[in-house]
Amino acid sequence: PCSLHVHTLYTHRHKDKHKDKELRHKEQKKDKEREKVKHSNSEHREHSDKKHRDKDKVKNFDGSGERHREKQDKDKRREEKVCFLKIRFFSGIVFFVLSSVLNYHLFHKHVVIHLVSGCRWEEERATDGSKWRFLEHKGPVLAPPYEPLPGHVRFFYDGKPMKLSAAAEEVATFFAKMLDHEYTTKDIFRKNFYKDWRKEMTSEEKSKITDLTKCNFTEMSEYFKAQSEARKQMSKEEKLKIREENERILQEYGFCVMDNHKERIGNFRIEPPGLFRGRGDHPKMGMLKRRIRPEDIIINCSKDSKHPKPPQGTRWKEVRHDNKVTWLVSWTENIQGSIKYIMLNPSSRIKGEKDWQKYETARRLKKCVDRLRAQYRDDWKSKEMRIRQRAVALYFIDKLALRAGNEKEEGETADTVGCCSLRVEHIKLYPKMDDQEYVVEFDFLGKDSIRYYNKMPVEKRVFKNLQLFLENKQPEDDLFDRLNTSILNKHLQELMDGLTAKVFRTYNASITLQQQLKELTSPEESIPAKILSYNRANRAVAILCNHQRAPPKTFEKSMQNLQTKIDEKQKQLSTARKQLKGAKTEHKASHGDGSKKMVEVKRKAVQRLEEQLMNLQMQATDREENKQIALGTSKLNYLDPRISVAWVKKWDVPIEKIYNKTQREKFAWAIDMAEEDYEF
DNA sequence: GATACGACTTGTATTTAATCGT
DNA sequence: ACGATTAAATACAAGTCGTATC
Repeated sequence: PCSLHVHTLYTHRHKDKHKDKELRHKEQKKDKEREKVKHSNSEHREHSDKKHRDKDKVKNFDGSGERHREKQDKDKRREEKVCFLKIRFFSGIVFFVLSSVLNYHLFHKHVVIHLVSGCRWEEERATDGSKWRFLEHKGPVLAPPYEPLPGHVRFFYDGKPMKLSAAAEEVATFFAKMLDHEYTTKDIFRKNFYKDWRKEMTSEEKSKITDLTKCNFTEMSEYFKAQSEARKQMSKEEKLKIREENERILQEYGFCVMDNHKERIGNFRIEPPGLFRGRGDHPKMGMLKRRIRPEDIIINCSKDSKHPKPPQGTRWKEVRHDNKVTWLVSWTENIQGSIKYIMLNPSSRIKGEKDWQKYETARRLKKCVDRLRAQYRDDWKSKEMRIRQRAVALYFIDKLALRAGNEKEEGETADTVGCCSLRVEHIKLYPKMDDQEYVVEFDFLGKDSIRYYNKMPVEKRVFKNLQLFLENKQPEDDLFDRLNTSILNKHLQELMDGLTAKVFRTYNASITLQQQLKELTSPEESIPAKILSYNRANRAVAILCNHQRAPPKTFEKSMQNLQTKIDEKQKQLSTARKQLKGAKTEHKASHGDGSKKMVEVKRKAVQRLEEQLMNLQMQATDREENKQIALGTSKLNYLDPRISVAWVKKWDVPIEKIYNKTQREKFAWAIDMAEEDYEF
């Protein structure tokens, strides 16, 4: 079904190509000019430093249009509009109240500048690559300290109770808490856990505990289960108290001040210690994720801000003032040695702007995608192997929305691949399959070890190339041995400013949504039917991007529940219809006012029931079609929200039906910006 | 050009809160 | 008001991509 869908989704492209033929000519001319200008520019700044390049990049995005004179006017107008909208957007965010008089004055000064000169502070921020001018926050919330188990909860070794030291006990509880999880049955998980657990034991414990299978954690596990049960059974007052405490922490630590605005922080809690749960066949699953202390934490904030205080008797690893980055707090995690960050919520200015920028890049790709496609098709014939590989890979990325596929260190992570890291064993070639020719079968594990399976008929030239790439190779050899993401992205960068492999995913997702919405929405259908159409368009994208989910455990049951509801409605409807008929015949006989009213009442009842039945059926279809497909990821990360906003405005669908509260906050910029006629 | 690192986006799983039917 | 579902929020793992370093 996947390949079918993808195929139908992509048929429109051929149509478009004809339409765009003349346009393409123009585009090519423009691009040539652009390249000339770019070339001379690059000569000019041969010795210019990185800062200069950053400057240009930002300017391009902002649409100041220095390079394209013909576009200057249009861009200027857009820029003005954008600035205006930005003011609206950001003034929509709750202004915070500054306590100190000095800050109060500063604040007003900025607002005045802001209003008088449009988004001047924006430009300031953008030109030197800095992300903010002022940043103040309270630092992270540390994980609560370990609370030793009460005396009656025992750990047994080899059938005998054994008191563990605090350190060893804590790690044991991590395992106990996961006892019901499949993880604890996996060999690697157990091995890694045991190895790290031993490191926490006293020498006495080490000599005594020699075999994990002799360890009995059940009493601990039962205790935690009882605890969580008790939490559920708590009285209202107690629950309220906890909620209030959480709210207080949120108010204190959940917000920061960035450039005159109070912004919500995304994750202000430091990850607590526990056992690492990798996805898929992860070689490090079960390892101990150690507790993060203040001494491990780097704070990032303004020099002139009130620095967050470390807990009494401790100190931060470092306090730095780097406004070239957006994070507030960072620490190094001990499993992969990678850095983790505390950053702002998606509703923040800094994230919203970046998101917007992402879709603008995708829209620029839209303008030149035909040229690009023509180019990679041409490259299939290249004399050079590396160019052919590059072209076929790009074709896959474009057509199948595959990820770039960086190389990963072997043995450090689960064995997953993307386009550039595909291996011979991941594809099969079928010169003929059923009634199709030149079919490629993909079967590999992608991000998060989610399986990608698809059969796609390709053009003869691609097929021949693939045969060539496979020659004299072992199954575990790279399919594209002359290619990696760095080479590919460098090439893409030359084709279009800011273009990388992932832009294709954004572009294809958004353009598909727009096209599907156009195709599926019919003007006369009801609101619920329109929502079904929207979800179907969204689904088309999710299928394209391979956003699968395991069918919910209670799926069948909830489907049945819905069906019984539908049956009930149907019964109600048929009785209501009978009553209407009866009322009608009665009215025919009597022609009285009372009977006439009765007919109306019954008619209304039938109408209402019909509507309710329709809605239920719509819901059922939606749910059934959504069984194995997750819409969230594409909605949040790939679909230009302005397409949805425009659609909602065009058909008078309440926006709450498409975006929940959080999503509306994240997409506030788009909701403010897009009108009914927005075109991606 | 290989490699490591840092910053940031994308993605699924789990936990918590809201909603629904009784 | 209550328990069961369902949706939203959170947690954190796993990608992408640019840059520094050798």
